[in-house]
Amino acid sequence: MQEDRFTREQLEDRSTLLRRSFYSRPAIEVARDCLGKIVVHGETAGRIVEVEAYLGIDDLAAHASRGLTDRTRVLFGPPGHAYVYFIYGMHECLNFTAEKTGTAGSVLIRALEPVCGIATMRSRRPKARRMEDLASGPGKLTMALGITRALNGGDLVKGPLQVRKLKRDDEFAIKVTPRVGIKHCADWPLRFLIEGSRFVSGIH
DNA sequence: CAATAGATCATCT
DNA sequence: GATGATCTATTGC
Repeated sequence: MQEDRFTREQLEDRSTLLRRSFYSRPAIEVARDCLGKIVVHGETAGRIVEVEAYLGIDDLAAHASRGLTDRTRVLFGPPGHAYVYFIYGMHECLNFTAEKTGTAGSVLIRALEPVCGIATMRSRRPKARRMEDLASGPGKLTMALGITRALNGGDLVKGPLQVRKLKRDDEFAIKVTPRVGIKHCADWPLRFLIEGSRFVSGIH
């Protein structure tokens, strides 16, 4: 079985938890800065290698473009919360809310590099044969980390789902492309990924 | 390799 | 009643 790349102690250091101010900025900035950060849920954790920014009501590809509804309430709420939605009758997708309260804007987490609890991730994703396939897509990573709609609206600064930075240096180049799988605003350059990572979704 | 179909349901028209 | 911020297996070069 594969050895985990980081220990629990490295991920539980108090100084590494991202604060509210990290999220309380324009969604594009938050998206770029999410690359290289660590999503932690229970015993599993993964390094963010691919994200997309979704903007406010002017971004027709964003759920928030429909205005305030039952589903989008979290998007218009305070920053630093989890927006988890169900899609295609099959999958759940994880977002972080950004911007100030009242303004929609979020970051879709599209791919993780597994760093902790890899055995658990494998058991949750029995169809994934290679490490690279464990969390290399929005639906895959929620399954690998055990993230469901029960976490929708949860506080990332306090709750069971957390986002952390690493203490050591983590240098990488950022690649920018259009977003994947959308019809509207299909040419907006709002997808960010770590160049050269083997853990990103689809085609680099 | 690339293209496509099937799975399956919350949300909004 | 149609659609969708997807994944997987299968088919066809």
